[in-house]
Amino acid sequence: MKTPTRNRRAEILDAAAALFAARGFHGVSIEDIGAAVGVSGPALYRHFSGKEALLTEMLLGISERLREQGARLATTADPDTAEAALDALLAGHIEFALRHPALIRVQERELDNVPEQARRAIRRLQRLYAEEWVAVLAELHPDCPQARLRAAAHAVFGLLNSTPHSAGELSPEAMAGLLHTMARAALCQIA
Amino acid sequence: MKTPTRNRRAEILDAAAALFAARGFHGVSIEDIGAAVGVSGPALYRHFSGKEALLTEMLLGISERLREQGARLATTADPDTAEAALDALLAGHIEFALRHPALIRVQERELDNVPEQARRAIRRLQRLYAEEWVAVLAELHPDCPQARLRAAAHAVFGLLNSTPHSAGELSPEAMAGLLHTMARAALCQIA
DNA sequence: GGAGCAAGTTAACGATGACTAACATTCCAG
DNA sequence: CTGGAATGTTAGTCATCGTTAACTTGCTCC
Repeated sequence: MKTPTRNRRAEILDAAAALFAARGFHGVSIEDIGAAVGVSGPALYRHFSGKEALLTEMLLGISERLREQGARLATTADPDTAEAALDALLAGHIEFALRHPALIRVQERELDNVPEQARRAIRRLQRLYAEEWVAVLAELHPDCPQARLRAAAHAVFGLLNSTPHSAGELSPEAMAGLLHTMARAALCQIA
Repeated sequence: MKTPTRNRRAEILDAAAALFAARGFHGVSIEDIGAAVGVSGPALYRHFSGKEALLTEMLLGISERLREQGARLATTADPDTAEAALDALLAGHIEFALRHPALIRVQERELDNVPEQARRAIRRLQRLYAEEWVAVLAELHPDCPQARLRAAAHAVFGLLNSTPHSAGELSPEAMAGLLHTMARAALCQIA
C-alpha cells in the first residue's frame, strides 16, 4: 500500500487549498481533507501538527513564493526602464493568479485564521512584496506620495486577483492580456 | 428594559456584518452576535429564523441595494454620453465600498454559505448589476466582445472592492479619487 | 387590571469536529 | 529475521455551537 507517494505533504496541501478556496477554512473538516487525498481523517496528523499548522504552511508558502518572484523580477538583469520592471511584475503576478486561483483565494481570505505569530511573518512577506511594486512605481511617479503608491498597488492586486471570481469566460491568454492592459493603464494614470 | 430599540433587526444585521467581515461566517457564533448587541445568545431567534437566514438577508440586502443603485445611476436623467453614466456608476460603487467596507467583504466572501435557493437569487441580482456596467461599457467599446467586457467589469469590481484591504492609509476622499482615476483608466484601455 | 404579545433569560439536546490513543501494516537496515 | 520507523486505521474524548424548550417580564389595549 505504498504507491509512489509523490510526497504526501504536497498532495495534502494541494487538496486542502482547493477545499479551503471552495468552502473556507472553517467550512472544511480534517476528515474532508483526508478524504480528498484518499486517506481518512486523523492520518493527516502524521504530516501536520494540526489544521491551523496546515493553513499556516500554505500561506507562508504562497507569500514566500510571491516575494521571491517579486524580488527576482523587479531587479531583473538590466532594468533599463522602470516600465520593463513593472511589466515583469505584472506578468509574473498574472501568471501566478491564473495558474493558482485557489491559492490566491485562500491567501486573500484566510489570513485571520492563522495564529498570531505566523500571521505576522506572512504579513511581513506580503509587505515586502508590495514594497517591490511601490519601489518600481516610485520610479515612474517620482512626486507621488508613498501612501498613494501603496494604495494603488493594493488596488491593482485587487484587480489582478479578481481572476477566481470571473472564471472561464475568457481563455487564459486573453484574460492575461486583458488584466495586463487594464492594470498597466490604471497604474500609469495615478497623478 | 425597552430602550428605544431603534429596530433590533437592523442593529443585529450591522453587528453581524462587522463580525462576519472580521472572522468569517463560520468563525462567528450566534452567542458572539448576541453579545455584540447586548443580548445573549438565543435571543436572536426572536428576529431571525437562524444563522443562515441572517446571512441570507444580509447578502440579499446588499445585492438589492447595489442593483437598485446601478439601475438608477446607469439610466441617469439625461446620459448624453456613456462616459457620464460610467462616471456615475464608478462614483456610486466607490462611495458604497468606502462607506460599508464590511458589507463589501461579506458579499465577496460568504456567498457559499447561503442556502442554494437564496444563493441563486443573490447571484441574479449581482448579474443584473454587472449587466448595467456591461451595457455602459458596450456603448464605449462597440466592437469589444461581451465576454471581454464582462471580465473587465469584474476586474474593476476587484479593484474597487480592494478598499477593505488597504484601510486608512489615505483619506476617504483621496482614496475615492484614486480609485476613480485608476478604474476609469483601466476601463478606457480595453481594446 | 388582566389578557396577550414581544422580547429576553437560562438550561438542555444533538451534531459536528478537532484531536488523541491504541492498535495494524509495510518497508527497509543491520 | 527482526526491530523500528513511517504511515495508516478505528474508536473515543472533549469542546463548541446551532437550535429548541420552558419560563419570565414589561407594554399595550380593551
